[in-house]
Amino acid sequence: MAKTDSKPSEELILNAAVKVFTRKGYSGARMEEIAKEAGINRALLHYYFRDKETMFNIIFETKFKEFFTGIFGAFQSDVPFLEKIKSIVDHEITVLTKHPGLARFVIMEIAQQPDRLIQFGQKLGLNPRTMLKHFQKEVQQNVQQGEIRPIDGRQLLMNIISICIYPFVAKPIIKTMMQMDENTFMDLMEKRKNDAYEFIINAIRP
Amino acid sequence: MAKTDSKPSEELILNAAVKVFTRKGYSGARMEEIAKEAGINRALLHYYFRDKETMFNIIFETKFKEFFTGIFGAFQSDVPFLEKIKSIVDHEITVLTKHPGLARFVIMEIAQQPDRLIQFGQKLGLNPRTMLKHFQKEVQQNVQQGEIRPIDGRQLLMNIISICIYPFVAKPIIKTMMQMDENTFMDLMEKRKNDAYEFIINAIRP
DNA sequence: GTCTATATGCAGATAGAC
DNA sequence: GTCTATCTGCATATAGAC
Repeated sequence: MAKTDSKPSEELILNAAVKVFTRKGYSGARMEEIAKEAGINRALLHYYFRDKETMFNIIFETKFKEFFTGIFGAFQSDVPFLEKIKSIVDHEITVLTKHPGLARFVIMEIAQQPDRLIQFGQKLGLNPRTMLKHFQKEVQQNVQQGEIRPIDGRQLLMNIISICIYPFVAKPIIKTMMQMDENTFMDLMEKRKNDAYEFIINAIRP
Repeated sequence: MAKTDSKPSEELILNAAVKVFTRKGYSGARMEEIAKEAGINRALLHYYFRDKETMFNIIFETKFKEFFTGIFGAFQSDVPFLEKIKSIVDHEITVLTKHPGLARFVIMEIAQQPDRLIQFGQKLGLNPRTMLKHFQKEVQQNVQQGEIRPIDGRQLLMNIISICIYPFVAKPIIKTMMQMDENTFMDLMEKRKNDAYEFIINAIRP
């Protein structure tokens, strides 16, 4: 459903397209459904955006950015290590709670076409190499200073990311299995900001 | 690519279909591609399996089973708590290392149509309610006995599952970002069987 | 800008020869 | 069983009226 009256705009159409693309993915999305969701005609989609692929790319770039820039920022911020972890966890869960389907969408479309990661990553100036190196060095330092237990930086990185992101990727499964409604799930994620952080801290503190 | 000679069989075709469906998902998969992958003709697919949906359902059920039954088994086995965690982690990572794309496929197709979880879950006699209750009780007991720190069972469950599964779901992203080839990734997952286990244990041990 | 009508192409499915 | 040829329908895209 959409609106009943008046002027569609690029903005309105894009919002509709976001909903459909993030729910169905590129191949599952239908122009007809986007049009209906926006309350307009199929032809109008082509008037505003040349074709499906163009539309998709615009949306994907936005979502890609939403998904990655925050993490990169949090990782590169210049605060004490444990504090940094706190802010990464907090930021990730906050973002994903607000944007249901974001993580799943980005991950799936990259899996379909991995070169998009390079392509859009460069376009946004993201540099995973630097980020990873930096993180690993930081881990090493903190290990040497006895702040945290010895651990492989890559594994720690994967653990943090996994704990934050997976529940949203598998949200339909988790909700069903744990018999939660939307609000219960949201509450659980809200609590998770602390629970996940403490879990990680306990895991790495000597 | 496929084979150059001789008798296709249901088996051969199904293997081809698995590859294509798990890579592309239902909506992205093309009968033509499956046929090519199997080295046969499109019409023959329809001879063996009525239509695309029939084919998909057969494959999905298999993959669903592969994905879930192992976990459920591991969770319900009757061994000490920490040992159980060890076997869950070990089992999950082993399975997913062997079946690239399994987790992503199952999660994505359930996200597309969440009722498949109920539908196929019942068909296989899985009972998430019981499993979850059992796990939570176990957590509670271990907390009371001072074996592990106080923790919300649902969060712990999500943490364990996340840590095991997410790296495979996001494999294309992780491989690219960490600049790993297939073998390096496999090695890292092999090591992860222990690393992940220790991480979890450290997180929950008092 | 927004619509209706239409063109084009492709994917799923069937008919029928061998 | 396995193929070629063909039908059908749907999804994307365009033309053109208003």
